[in-house]
Amino acid sequence: MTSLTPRLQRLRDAGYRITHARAAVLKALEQAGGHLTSAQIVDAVAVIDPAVGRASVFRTLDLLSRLSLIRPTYTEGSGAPVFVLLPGGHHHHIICTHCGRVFEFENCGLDELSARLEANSGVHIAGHLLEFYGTCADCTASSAASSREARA
Amino acid sequence: MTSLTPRLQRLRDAGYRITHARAAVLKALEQAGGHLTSAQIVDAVAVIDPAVGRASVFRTLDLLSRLSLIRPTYTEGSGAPVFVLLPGGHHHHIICTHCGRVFEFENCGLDELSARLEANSGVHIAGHLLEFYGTCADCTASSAASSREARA
DNA sequence: TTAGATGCAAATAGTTTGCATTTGT
DNA sequence: ACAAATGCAAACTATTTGCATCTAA
Repeated sequence: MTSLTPRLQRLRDAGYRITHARAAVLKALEQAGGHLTSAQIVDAVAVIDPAVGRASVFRTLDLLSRLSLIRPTYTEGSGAPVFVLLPGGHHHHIICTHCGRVFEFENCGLDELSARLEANSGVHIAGHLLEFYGTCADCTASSAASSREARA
Repeated sequence: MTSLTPRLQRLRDAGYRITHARAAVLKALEQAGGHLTSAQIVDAVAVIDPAVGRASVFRTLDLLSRLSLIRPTYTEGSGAPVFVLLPGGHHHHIICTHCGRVFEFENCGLDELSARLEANSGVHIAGHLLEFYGTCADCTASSAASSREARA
């Protein structure tokens, strides 16, 4: 009974219990390869385990976000956020502003810049946020034909 | 009367009219150095121009996002998105998480990284967002005495 | 056993929409 | 002049909360 998925393992390692609600949310996301809105997740969870309530789905999404297991991002049309599964580790993102897909990379090489800025500005720097945004290959391909002018 | 700010200029260039509502939202964001929630923007706009309605603020935020003048991002707690002004020219921010002061700097030196990532990920990178967070000199000084323990 | 989590449903944000009126160009 | 935008307020979502109950460890 030790065959916990890596993500569930991380949940436990962080000191949280492994519950039906949490397992269901994670399963829903993993089945879909991440990239679902909260509404889609609620639906998927309802299928996986009808006993799980909406509130718990949101509580879980919040928890998973705090643990950096998933990440909410905005795509086009500032409606609802899309939750993306993160592979894990510490890293930065490249976000496709069309489909919301998230790519990751390590090695931002900002330590040096950080040190320099700290010296120049007098600000004691505690962290940073770095995100690149653009259009991924798939979206570039699929929108090339019709996006002559994308009249919203 | 051609002294339009760069961002307003981009609005017009994209074929949109320059209205009070739009100017106010942009002004609110620029005054604050970006990095405001929709609620904060609504408040700030109410001060700048009380005649502007909430709906227009949201419509404008949506428009500015589509034009990549701003970008909604999630930082902590999946509550509401924070709208960040995207570097129009090419400057970035250092934000003091205590007093909220915003420092700017040029030369992020990310062009090279950007090119490398573009090649590796296949994402056509349109821009990036870089922000450092920390405590500015003033706050470090004033909080040194009392911040023995900062119970989050 | 027992604190951590949950489900429910009600309470709250947060955002969008319809439409008559105003406004930028 | 005239289509584009707006303001208003109501309609809608989406998300959060309180609390008794349940359950993972």
